[in-house]
Amino acid sequence: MSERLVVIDGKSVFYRGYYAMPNLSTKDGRPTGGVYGFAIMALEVIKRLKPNYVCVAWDKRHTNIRKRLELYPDYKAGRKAAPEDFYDQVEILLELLKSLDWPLYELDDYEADDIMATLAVQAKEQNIETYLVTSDLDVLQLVNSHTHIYTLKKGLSNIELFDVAHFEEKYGVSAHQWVDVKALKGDASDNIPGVAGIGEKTALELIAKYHTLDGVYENIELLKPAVKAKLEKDKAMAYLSKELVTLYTDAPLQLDLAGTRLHDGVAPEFVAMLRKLEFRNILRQVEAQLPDLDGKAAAEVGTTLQPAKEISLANQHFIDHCPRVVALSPDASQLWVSAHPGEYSAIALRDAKQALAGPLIGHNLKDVFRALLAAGMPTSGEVAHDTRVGSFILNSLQRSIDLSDLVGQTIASDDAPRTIAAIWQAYDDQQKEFGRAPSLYKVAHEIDFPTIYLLAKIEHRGILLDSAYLAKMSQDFAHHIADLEKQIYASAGQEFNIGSPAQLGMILYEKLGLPTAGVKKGKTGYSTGSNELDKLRELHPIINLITQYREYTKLKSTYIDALPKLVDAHGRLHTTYALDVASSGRLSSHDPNLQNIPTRTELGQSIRSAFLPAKGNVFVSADYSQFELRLAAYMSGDQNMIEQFNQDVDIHVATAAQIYGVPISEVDKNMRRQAKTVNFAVLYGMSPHGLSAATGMTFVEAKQFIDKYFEVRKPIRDYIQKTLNKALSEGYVETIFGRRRPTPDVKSSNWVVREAAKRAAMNMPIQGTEADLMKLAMLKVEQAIDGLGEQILQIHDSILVETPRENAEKVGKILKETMESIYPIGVKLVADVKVGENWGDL
DNA sequence: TCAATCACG
DNA sequence: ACGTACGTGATTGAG
Repeated sequence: MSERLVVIDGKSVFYRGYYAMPNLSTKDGRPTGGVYGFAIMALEVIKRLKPNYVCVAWDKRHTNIRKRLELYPDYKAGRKAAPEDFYDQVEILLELLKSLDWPLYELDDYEADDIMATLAVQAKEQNIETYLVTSDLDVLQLVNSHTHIYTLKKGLSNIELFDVAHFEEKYGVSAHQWVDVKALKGDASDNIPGVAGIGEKTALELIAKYHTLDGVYENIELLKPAVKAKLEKDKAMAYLSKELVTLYTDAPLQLDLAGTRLHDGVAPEFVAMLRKLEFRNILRQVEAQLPDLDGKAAAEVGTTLQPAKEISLANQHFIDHCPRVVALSPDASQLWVSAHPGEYSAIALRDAKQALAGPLIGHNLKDVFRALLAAGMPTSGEVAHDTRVGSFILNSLQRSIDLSDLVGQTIASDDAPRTIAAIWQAYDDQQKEFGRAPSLYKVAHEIDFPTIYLLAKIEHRGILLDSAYLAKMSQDFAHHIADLEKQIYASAGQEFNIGSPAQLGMILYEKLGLPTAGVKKGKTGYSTGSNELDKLRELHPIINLITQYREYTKLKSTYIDALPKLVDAHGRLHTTYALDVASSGRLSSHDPNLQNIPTRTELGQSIRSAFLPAKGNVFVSADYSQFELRLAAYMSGDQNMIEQFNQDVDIHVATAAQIYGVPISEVDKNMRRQAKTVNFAVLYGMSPHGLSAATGMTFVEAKQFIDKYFEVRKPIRDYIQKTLNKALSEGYVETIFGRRRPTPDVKSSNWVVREAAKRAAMNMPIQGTEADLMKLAMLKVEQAIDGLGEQILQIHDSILVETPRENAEKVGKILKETMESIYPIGVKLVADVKVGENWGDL
């Protein structure tokens, strides 16, 4: 097994932290955000990769880009100078590195990229694996069998690992072709021009097809005239750009293995530095890991994954009803199945029949099931364990976890031996964790795991879309939009890009002189969001036109024009549901998102009419009424509210009557509206400020209104307080089934972060319980309708079923009964059922 | 790639 | 004094 070298792009990682933690400083006011970011990252990388060698590549100020400047005087032009407190912090960082005894490589005339490139080449010659840590994507050109890249995206925890397979999977070209791609697309941050008008997408297509920059120009006659013209115009720039982005691998330096070897244990100097910098969090972690980093460190380095061996299917001992691991090859043509850790077989999808009879273990089994369904293969759909969903249930703040994250080392998705081994190991780890958290075990096995196959079926079924209807609608919208455009230009006295908030802001607040008092200000200027426009509505006729323009263009681009492009050969749309995204436990839907199809306006509603049942079928929908408020009543034990629900009183009217102290008959529309807003505000962690923003009340009025509300609904207030106390003392909040959301940020020293975390904590048990009950309802509905109809969509509190017309009534009844009795909580649950010829009917 | 905007519950 | 509603995903303009 080869040894591992980690090279950190010091300044790049530092910058990431600097901007992620802008306000961090020591007691005496020395800024430390960048150092903190670096320290967090560095420790994370050590923990994950357990390298044998670590060093830092450093960009020397001013002197390092001479070579490229000779080629192109504008290289890196337009970069802002580093902020004032930057260099002070760099001093501190260098001190920290010294305390770790991590060597720094820096050179005149060479950028950190070049240094990393050179070190990686030298390491490879000695059969050492290199991991480059940076936020600069230029180094992706270096990816090879021995060189991997950790890139840091936004924030500090968003890491993407590139190896050969992942790079090719993501970009569709080889890593060494990256320079050709960049030659075409350029790089704004380094002021590398590339070819004007060619972006990443076109650049990747061209290079995938013609392999190199030369290849593209040799075949230039074959290209579309527009592309060809752009390429011809900037040919010189393209070749120059290629030269600029190509890294030097021959920098005059020598990788010093002895000097970079990572020491065992934690240096006292390092601990002292952490103390001095007041990094208490890191200090705690380091101290907690002391035994780990200490004596056991050497042993841990050896405990990397043992890849499974491929054996023939016939030789595997499959035991009936015994879980076994299964994974899907990246191209979805093959399954890798394994009955025991250490061995696996690769089989074609169509041969999966016998091998997959029982409950399965896997990472993202929903994709496995979808592949089986697409191939027409039978499956029980039983999930013994899904390591992706499992990991999310164990910590719902981590989203979309890949296998590499779970086992702490790189797993390429085309690497069957390691994929299998990683799933076994992650399974093993999670079994232990679930053993310590029985309520989470129950959530996994009784709610989320059974839901996986159901979602695979729903995704597989899809929903029929009337593309012709939308095409017609698109034309109508185009005319109407053109019309609105003309009116807006006339009203403004000039043409401009209405879709650009910056330009629109100029027109409204400068040219037309509309008042900016009370209008929200963003980073880029005064807001032109619909809330702000509402305040200006009476002042100028242009506002209404803009609002209309916004509605039409939004609907057209997001739905009317986008959806028909996504249908399959049968005209059906297939969304993908994620079980591991929303930290409350809700599902999310994407590609396309079918959980945000318009309904609130008449125009929007008409889009829903494009969703059809197949011939001879109808849609049956069932929506929980006031689901979250009913749950709030139950969870807080508010008897008064529970009774109101159980007596079928309009809850907003009842709330208004109590707040205003009038009989129900005297509640007018406006009172009801205010009460409704406050009822919802409760679920979101209401504040006077938020309520006043939403209702137009003044801050003081809003505060008084809230006070009255809590007088009427004392149990709700107590429940919120109880939930917050739990978040603070236990470090998590949970649903009635024990699904958890960790709440680390309720202790944040940053007011904004802390308050946001509190609101999220208050909201999660209710939103999460709603999600739990919906999943249970869907599972039960699937059993109960037993082939009479098919579930097609889930939208948080509603289910859409497609069924033959003659079954509609029966299915409606089943839906209503199942949903209303899904889990008796003492508050009446009500599901409203409707039948329609299309989704818009409902 | 990010911020702004807006679609849904 | 601080200055936000909870949870998502898609599109657009602009740097």
